[in-house]
Order: sequence, then C-alpha cells, then structure tokens
Amino acid sequence: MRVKNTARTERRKGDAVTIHEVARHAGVSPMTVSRVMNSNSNVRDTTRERVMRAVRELNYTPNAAARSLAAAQGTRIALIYTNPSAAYLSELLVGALAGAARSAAQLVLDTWDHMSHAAERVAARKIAQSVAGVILPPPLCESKVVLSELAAAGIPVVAIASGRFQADLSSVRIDDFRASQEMTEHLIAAGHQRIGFIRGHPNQTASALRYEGFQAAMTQAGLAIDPGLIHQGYFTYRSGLEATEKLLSRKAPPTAIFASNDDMAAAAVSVAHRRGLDVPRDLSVVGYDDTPTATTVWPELTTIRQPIAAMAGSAIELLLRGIRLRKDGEARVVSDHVMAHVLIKRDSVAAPRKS
Amino acid sequence: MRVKNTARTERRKGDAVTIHEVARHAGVSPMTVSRVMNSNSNVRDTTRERVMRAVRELNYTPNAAARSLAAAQGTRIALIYTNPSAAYLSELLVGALAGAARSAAQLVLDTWDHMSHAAERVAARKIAQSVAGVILPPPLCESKVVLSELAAAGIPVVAIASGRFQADLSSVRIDDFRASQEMTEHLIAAGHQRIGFIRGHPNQTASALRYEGFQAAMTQAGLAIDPGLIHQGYFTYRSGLEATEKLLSRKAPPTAIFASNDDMAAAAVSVAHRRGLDVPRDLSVVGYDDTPTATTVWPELTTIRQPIAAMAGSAIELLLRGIRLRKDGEARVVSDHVMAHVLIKRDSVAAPRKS
DNA sequence: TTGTATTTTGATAGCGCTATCACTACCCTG
DNA sequence: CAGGGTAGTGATAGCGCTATCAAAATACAA
Repeated sequence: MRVKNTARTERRKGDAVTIHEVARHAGVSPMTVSRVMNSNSNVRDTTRERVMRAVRELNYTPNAAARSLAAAQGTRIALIYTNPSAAYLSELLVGALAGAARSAAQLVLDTWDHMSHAAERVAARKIAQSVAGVILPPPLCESKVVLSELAAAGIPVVAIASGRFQADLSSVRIDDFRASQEMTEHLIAAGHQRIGFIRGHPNQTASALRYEGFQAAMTQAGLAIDPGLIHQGYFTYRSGLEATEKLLSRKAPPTAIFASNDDMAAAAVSVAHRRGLDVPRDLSVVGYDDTPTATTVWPELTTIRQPIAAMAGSAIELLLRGIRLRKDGEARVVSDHVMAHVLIKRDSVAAPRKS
Repeated sequence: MRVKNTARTERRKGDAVTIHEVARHAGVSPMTVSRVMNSNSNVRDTTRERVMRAVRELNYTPNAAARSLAAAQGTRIALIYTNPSAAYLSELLVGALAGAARSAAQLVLDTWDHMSHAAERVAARKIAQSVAGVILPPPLCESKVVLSELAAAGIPVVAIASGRFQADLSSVRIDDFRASQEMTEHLIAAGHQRIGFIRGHPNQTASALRYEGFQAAMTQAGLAIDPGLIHQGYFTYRSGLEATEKLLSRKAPPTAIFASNDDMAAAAVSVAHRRGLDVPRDLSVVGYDDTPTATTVWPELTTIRQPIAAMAGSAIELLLRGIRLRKDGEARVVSDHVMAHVLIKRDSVAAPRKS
C-alpha cells in the first residue's frame, strides 16, 4: 500500500504474520502487542484480551530471530558434557533443544572429555566469553574448577541432575535420596532381604544420595547392610560387569541387585545370564534413570524414571531467566527445581526363590 | 563516538564485535564483509584476505539472529525421526546441532513414532508449513507418503544414511554394499566359512544392501550361502536375541555372526554368553554402525564406523544450499554424498576353533 | 473541582545483518 | 579511443521486534 510495503513485498517471501498485522487487527500499536506477548506488566485487561484474540485469529507466532536481535539478549547457551551414556545424552539433547527452540535461544554443544583441571579452566574461560549461560550435567556440575571459573566470568550456570542442592548453584534435579529409598522399599516389599548394591561414580553427589536412600530404606525395614554386598561402580557397563561378578561369586549371593544406573543394571543381567541364572526368578535386578537401555535388554528393567528431557527444558528456562535478571543488573538468584520421579515397574523383579 | 554509538551503548550490553567494526578495521564497507562471510562471489582476493585477517584479529562471529532476520531466510530445519536406537540418535543430534550452529540455522526436532500413513501425511503437511527444509533419517526417508507430501509442498529434503541413492532425493550416506562386503571379507580372512547373517529391518534399503554386500563377498570367496544361516532381524536388540537363538541352536552353528547393526550384535554376544560360549573364541560377532553400544559391551565389537555426526552436518549444509537455490528460483538439484566408512577391528573376532 | 501521581499506550529509533541497486573501475571489441 | 560490457565495491533501506521515553488516559488526593 505504502512505498514501504512495496519494498517489503519485493524482498520477502512474505508469508508469516507480523506484529504489525496483529496490531492493526486489534486496533493497538505494535508495542502493545509486544507487551502482551511478553506477558509484560501494565496492559489493561480489556486491551490484552483484544490482542490475544487477534493473535489467535491470525495464528501469530513471534519471529524468534527478530526478537532476540531486538532484545540484544544473549541467546547463546552452552551445554557441556563429558562422556555420558549415549542414551542419557540423547534425551538430554532432545530436551535441551526443545527448550531452546521454545525460548528462541541458540544452543551450543561442547564436549570436555579427558581434560585436566588446567584444561578445564581454560575451556571454561573460553566458553564464558562466547555464551550467555551454561548448563552443566554431571559430573561437570561438581567440578570446583569449572564452577569457580564460570562464576568469576559472571555468567549464570544451571546444574542438571546434580543430586544435592548447593547454595551457590541453581539446579534442576530429582530427589535422588527419596527415589532410591522407594526403589529399595519396592524390593523389600517383594520379599528381598539380601540386596546387592552397585554404587555410582564416586565423584558424583547423586551416587552418594542413591546409596544413602538405599541405606535408609534398609535400616527402616530393620535389615542389616552387609558391606560385602556393596560394590563400587562407575556408571559404566564394564564396571557393572565386574561388580556383579563379585556379587554373584559370594557363597551367599544376593537375591536382588540394585544398580545405580541402567547401564550397570544391564551388565548385571548379562552376567546373571552368563552364569545360567534366570532374571527375575533367580535374581531380581533394578536400575536407575530409565534410559532406553532399560527397555532394550531382556527382561526389561524396573527402574527410576528421571525426566531428563523435561529437566533439560526447565534448565534452559531457568538459565534464560537468570540471564535476563543479570542484564537488569539484579543480584544473582539461585533456585532449586526438584522434579517428580517415577518408579517404573517392569519385568526384572520377582519374589526371591525361597531357598 | 557518534550519537548512534551513544545510543547503542545505552541499550546494549555491548560486547560482541559487529560487522561494522570488522569493516572499519579492514577499511572496507560492511557489505563487503558480509559478502566475504557468505563466501559470495565477486570479492577481489586481496580484499577478501584483508577482511579475513580483520575477522580473525577481532575474533568476529556473525550474529545468527540478525543474519536470519535480514536474509528473511527460512532457517528452520526439521529433523524428524522415529524410534532409532538411542546411541544412533544422540550422534545424529550432536552432528546436526553442530551443523546448524555453523550455518546459523535453527533445528527443530520431531518424533513420528507409531504413526499411520494418514497421520504421517498430515504431519508432513504441517511440518512443511513451518520449516524450510527437512532431514530424514531412515526409515522415514523411505516412506513414499512422507516424501511425496514434502515434495508437493516444494520444500527441500535430504535423506541421511538412506542406503541407495534415489534419483529424486538428495542424500548423504556411506557405501553400505562395499562396507558390508569388506566386513565379510575380514571374517573370511580370519578363517570363517560358516557365517551367520542377521538382516536389518526389511523396510530399509540399507538392510538389503548390507545383505547384498555379504552375499557378494561370500560368492567371491567361493563360499556357499546356507539359507538356514540367514535370519531376519529388525535392528532391535530383541530381534537380535531371537535370531541368534535360532542360529546357535542349529546342529552346525555358525562360527561367526554378522549382525546388520550393533544392537543386534550386542544381543548376539549376550545369547552366546548365556549359552556358555566365549566371544570371540567360540563365536566371532561383528556389528555395524559403531554406535556407543559397540564399545559398551564386552568384548568390544568389531564393526563398521558410519560417521553419523559428520553425515548429519553435511546433510544440513546440503539442505541449506537447496533452500537458497530454491529461493533464487532455480531448479531443484539432487545430489548424492557418499562418505567414507571405516572397518573398526576390536576384540569380537578371532579365528574359528578348528573342530 | 483541580492538580498531581500513576497507569496505560504510542512514536521513535535502533538491534546486526543482507538485498538491492547504483556506482566506479577496468577490460574488451571494433 | 569511443561504446558497451563486466567485476568489484558502497549507500541505502529495511527484516520483525523491543527499549526508551514521551504522551495520553486514568486514578486519587485535597
């Protein structure tokens, strides 16, 4: 209509509805529409209604690029990981990506495998320059070096599945203690008394909590914990293999094994089979995390569902909020999101054979 | 310095270097810098050099948001998958994400599990409206419905790991036939003659090619193929379990098993162990894909490395090129990238016991 | 009622980049 | 050496949105 419009038509593929069209439709200024879209304060209810209706009628979706450009909002977020199990990683990525898309943030990935502390420090400093926030899954979220370097750079950090809440670090996690306790109770309710436990990697808080939950449930049920039935694992299939081997070589082997993650539980199943044991009739096995591994092996594993994808999404939202606040010069806010876990019962648990 | 600058400082957090600073540094106009960054035509070599130097010195990274806003370039790319193995998915995601970041494209994920053809059609139509291009891993890239719907919408599509090249579909893949042939030759060279083969999902071209490669190598070595040693699998752990069970129950069991992917190979190892067989001394097992599964199980699997992450990255570049061309009104170009595979030798193969 | 405080709205000016077109060098042919 | 190309470069004008501040509308006090 105007010269502007002509130019625009010449240039654009011209399909998506813009904020201006919505504004015209609602009889307000674009700025008001913007305010409504950002759930900002100070818009009269009647106006908001009118805008919302227009938005719905035109099926308007804000242009993420324009938004982040105008807001000059540092939208790059780093997700840094070190050799997690593939199953864990893929769920993490899916969730993070979905969250990032929702908030028009750009996600950048980085792997810091086999790094010395010094190398981690350098990497942290470097990443801090190029992104506005960082998401840290374990075990990185327990690294003092990384954390302090990132804090020094002043960029917000959110830990994911970190186990315990630390006063100076925002986190999104589940209640590992409680979950582990519930799982142990489930085993005890099935009739097990001699339960073997394969611990997680010692450098992760979550490992300790899972063990503590196990202990608590055992104690509460009046069952003694035989130190010989507790083995150290490292969250790897291999370590699960070794621990199970030792566990089953005892003269009084456990009737159930609680592994601190699914990979180790899968290993336990494998060892049991190799020894001619039937799972679950001769040995019950339970895992933790509900990664795809849990449903890949046979029988499918009873495990704790940790909503990793949802956690990643929340972590991104939390981070973005932190970034925004920081831009406004507000003090750093530390928050702790505890999400719900679920005990998933599958076919790897049965009552122990009475011997 | 100028009024502009003052305003800018007031508004922005003001850290990232912009194209203007690079331009000033190099003594050219921003437009020229832009051209260099987009490896566009028509920039004198000396000028390009100068700009590149400035870019390097200032450590300039283009702002993705501004870029896609200005270019009005549909930068949203969809990656659609259906229940792949987690290991496969995570590598796919990592590669795609890296590629997307490199090209300032936004990646959107979608899962189309357990969908009827009708549902796929609807989903395809819907996705076609919201993205500028689509990346299709198997088995989706073999779905006529999806492909035709996407073609009708006129958006570029790139198939990944599709097996065979189809004349009307760009693809990034490895030479499955050749790879499978090499693996078979490796087994034969180790002394195996009775080789069991577990086929992949029948709805995927790659499955057929892998089988054909196996056949070719056997025939070439003058070995007969016993139909009883060929079993259908579906790329799942479960199907690998069943196929191996049958294979090892024969009166003359194979001395080696070639599974069409790592998950099924892992299952084969598991069954062998359950039957008290040693891998590789009693039975050699090889897989395909080199997913993390291959190094998770014990012994680690000899397998074919398919560079999934790199393939995903290439797919994105290919797609972006297609999108750009389409915007310029050029005809659709179909291309076929065949990437290199590698035969990875680990510990799951040995010479057969002489019986 | 009038004046002031407060809320609500709009006009303006960019965010950092690229499409477009105009312009300057050159290089050809004849 | 004129006329018509063809690189190579720059000036201009937005892409769709939001920060900022001024203006208008409303609320509240005296």
